[in-house]
Amino acid sequence: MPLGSSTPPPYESDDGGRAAPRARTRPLYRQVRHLLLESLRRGEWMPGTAIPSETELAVRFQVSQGTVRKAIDELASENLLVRRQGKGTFVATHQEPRAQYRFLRLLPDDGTPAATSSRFLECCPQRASAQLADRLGLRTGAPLMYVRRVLLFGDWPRVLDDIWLPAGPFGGLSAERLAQYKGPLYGLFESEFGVRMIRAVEELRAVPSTAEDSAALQVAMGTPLLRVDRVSYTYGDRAIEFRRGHCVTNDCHYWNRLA
Amino acid sequence: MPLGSSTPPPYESDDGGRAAPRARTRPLYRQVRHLLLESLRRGEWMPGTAIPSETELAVRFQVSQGTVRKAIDELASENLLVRRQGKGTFVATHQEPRAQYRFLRLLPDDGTPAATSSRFLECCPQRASAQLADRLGLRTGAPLMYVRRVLLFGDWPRVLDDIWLPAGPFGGLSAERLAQYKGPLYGLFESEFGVRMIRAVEELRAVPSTAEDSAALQVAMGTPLLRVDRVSYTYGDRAIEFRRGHCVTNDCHYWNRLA
DNA sequence: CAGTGGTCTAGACCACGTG
DNA sequence: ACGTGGTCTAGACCACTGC
Repeated sequence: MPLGSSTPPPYESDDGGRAAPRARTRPLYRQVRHLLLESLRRGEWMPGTAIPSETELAVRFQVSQGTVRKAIDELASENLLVRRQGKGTFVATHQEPRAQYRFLRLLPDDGTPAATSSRFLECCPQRASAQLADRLGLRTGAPLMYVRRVLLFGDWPRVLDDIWLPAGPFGGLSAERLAQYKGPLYGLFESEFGVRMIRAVEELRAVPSTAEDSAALQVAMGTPLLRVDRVSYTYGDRAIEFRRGHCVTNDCHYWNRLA
Repeated sequence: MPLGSSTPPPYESDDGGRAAPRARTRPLYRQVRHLLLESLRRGEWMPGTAIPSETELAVRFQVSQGTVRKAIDELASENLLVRRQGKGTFVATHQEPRAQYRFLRLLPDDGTPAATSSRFLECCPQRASAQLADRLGLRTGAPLMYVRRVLLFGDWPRVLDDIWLPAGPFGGLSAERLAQYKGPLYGLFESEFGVRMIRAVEELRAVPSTAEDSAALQVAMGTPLLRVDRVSYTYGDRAIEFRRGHCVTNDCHYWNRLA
């Protein structure tokens, strides 16, 4: 049954309450976008794999290809999907080198980044303080996993990260799995725990180095450090990580583009 | 004459070199986008005013309305144009409050920003050092205007900005005009000097407060400050400003969204 | 009511990747 | 040769704005 000029849109049809001033129906492509997001959230398509073609999706949702296209356009512009001409549309993944530097904004001053590596100092269960619970959208005392690591540029320690994760999805985390895994942490979250990080909000400050910072980063006490607080989210605005990084910025910097 | 299926695209036509492997023609909507950018750069439409309607532009460029639409979509997503349903498409301006906080990323910790104000300390000609020249894409020794100001949140000084501008467009700048102007600096650049800032790149570091910083910001010497280096650009990737800010981050923070 | 941008459709052809 | 996404067109109708 063809839709279009003479038939009403297939979703969120008109009736229901008679004269009730119903909420205006969202555009079709927004509804399609929502359905795609639901499928992503449910894990119907795994990171790195192709989703159905535009024509297939058009049939499934009973809309035109152009409408599916517009929905996918939005998701691609948010880096949730990746289009590849001639091949298909793929679920974005933290495994591709392409996605690496979207969330690693600290760069050496001299151009290209040296090889980065992690050294994990700690990994243990913890209870959420009121502040942590607030940031993660949990109750005070909720079970968390706590991780401490140092990030090195070449051989030099440059970031000391304290990371808190909800124990729900991340209960199985251990020092061994962390040490064993190569690649970015978000890649591990995605492939080992089925939690895909899609966006984050950061707050930056300059703070003096504490004794702990100084020991881990090999700088004098009181040295100004860049403190980066980050809350990461997965599908549906669900917080999945709070991270506090202390960064040495003598030979590197945090870069940002404003547009 | 209708274009489309049986006729070649109107721009960048096919011929020229016979079998020469000509550079592949850019998509039509990209060419339209380029033409629109040229008109913006030339000042054909001033900030805050409406550009011609999509149908008008389609006639002017001899393409379909959909193609114009796609070009405008891109420029709108880059915040160069602003669509307003029922009214038209407008050239973005730094005057609207909407654009204010795109380039002011330092916020008080307690939610909404108090009234910000500027106090100008200096405004004088200067010659470009090698480093400044490099950042601004000028020759060493090129004439610049130098401005120093303090930005206050409520009554408290929070940012000390050193700003360098090419004397070409900004030769007429003076302490009086700065003091007299109300609103964001980029608004002044746009309305008084015809230079519209459209994007910027920043590098952030933590540094100890110097004597000068401390005097202007009323903090102890050595206090960690957030140093923000910014190069701003106008149409055509032309640098129009280098700015170095030193920010107190005890009761405020630099925020950023990663996606 | 006329004009603007916003949505939706349908169909053609192109460019790319794979078999 | 085939299927994918990418471009381009044409035309319909909707939603908002302002006269």
